[in-house]
Amino acid sequence: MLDPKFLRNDIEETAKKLASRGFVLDVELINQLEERRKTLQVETETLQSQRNTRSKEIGMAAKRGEDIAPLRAEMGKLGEDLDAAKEEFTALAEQIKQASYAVPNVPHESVPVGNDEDENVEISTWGTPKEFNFDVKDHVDLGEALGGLDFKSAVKISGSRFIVMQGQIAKLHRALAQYMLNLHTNHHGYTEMYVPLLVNADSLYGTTQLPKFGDDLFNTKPATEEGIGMSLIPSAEVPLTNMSRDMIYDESELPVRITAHTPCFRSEAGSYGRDTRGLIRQHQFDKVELVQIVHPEKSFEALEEITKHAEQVLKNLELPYRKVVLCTGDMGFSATKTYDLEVWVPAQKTYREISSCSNVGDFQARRLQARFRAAGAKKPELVHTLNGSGLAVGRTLVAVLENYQLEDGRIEIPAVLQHYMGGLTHIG
RNA sequence: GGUGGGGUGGCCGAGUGGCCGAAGGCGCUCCCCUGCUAAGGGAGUAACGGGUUUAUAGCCUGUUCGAGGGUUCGAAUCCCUCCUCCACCGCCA
Repeated sequence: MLDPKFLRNDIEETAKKLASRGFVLDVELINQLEERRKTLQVETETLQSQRNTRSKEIGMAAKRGEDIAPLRAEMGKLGEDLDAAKEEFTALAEQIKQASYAVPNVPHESVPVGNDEDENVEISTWGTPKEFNFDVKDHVDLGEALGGLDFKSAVKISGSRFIVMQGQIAKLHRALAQYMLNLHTNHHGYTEMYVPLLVNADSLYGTTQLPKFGDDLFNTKPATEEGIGMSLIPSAEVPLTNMSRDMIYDESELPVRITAHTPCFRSEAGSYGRDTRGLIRQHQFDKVELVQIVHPEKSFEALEEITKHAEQVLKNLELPYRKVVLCTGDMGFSATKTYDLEVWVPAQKTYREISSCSNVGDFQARRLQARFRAAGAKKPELVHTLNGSGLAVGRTLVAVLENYQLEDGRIEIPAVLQHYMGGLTHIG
């Protein structure tokens, strides 16, 4: 969530920034609620203060052995007034809280203004899409022909948007995840984590999946009711970032760099008909996630870095890709700035998202109460959090199958993966 | 699943209805003393929110002793529910 002060002291400016990402802030309403909140809170706290004072007096009178009964009687009215004020205040505070939960993060000034994905700006491209002198097949045809992708079984077992992989392709999928994890832990300074795949509602609030995006989650029970039910993670971002919940780091502990390879589960509500063919959009997919917890002054530096770490995977796999910066209108709810990496998908003759790297600023940290104490400082400050996919494993498999296909339907194995495949150079 | 015992400030640990936001210790900060990286003495040291303010300074004030609810003029202290940790037993991948 945003700093409440933005909504109190600088609401016009904040509204302007939010408008750039297509969010209409109801300035009128918020000002009105805030006005009421202020008077009501002062009123309530004054009554509270009176009650505290009077109660202490009663306590002292009792100690002196005086008769308390009349003093007590006086408290009746005060108590009623206080209860009434409290009740109204609590309701109002809840209303303001809910309203503020709905407000997305403010885009960084370097983010291009635009309405939707068509206005994202390409930063760079790497590699050249290979010229095939035969008709390319897509990964579905390739995978099925090789007996490695089994959509039929997946439908039987679970439904659409699931996959069964088999044999060398299952192994290649595993090799990709292993390779990524090794790269990030051995060369990029991340610590490997094994984390829960089911998380509680507090965690989902912490990373802002709740309360707005509950529909995207698979829940074991309603996750919005506190304390009951858990949800399957939509990304390892949730468990990894929630590691820092209620933490006060020593400045010297920053940055925290952690990574995990996990399955991710998404309901894909609202994407009916999109990418129905193949592995691009699944209810369950694997991802290697990168998370950094950093000093607030270093988060944009860290965004460049985390993106480079993700890019390195594509470079080492020799997969052509491009890097775009998302425009204000296409950014996720919690991001201040996001780079997407898009890998070349030959059968679609286009670049498709394979990684998304975001600087979330203090937006999650505020809900998480994730802080650090600067050396010598008395007050802790909010950290900044970042997350990036490094990479989505299922989509990487798609890219490898399609980019490395041969005319006879076999798949060449990228050089860096061959020893993960027992020295195998081809599948098929 | 059963029985028993816990969850208090950065950490350890007192506190069973009224100056307790919380003794004491450790750690940390500052000062003093001390002729040799030891020891001693003194002072300070929670977070979050609101109001006021140029102010993240001060002042006023509220909340917080695992979470939520209740009893009471008043709750860290009593009652209820939940979460969680530890020990032993049972079961088990």
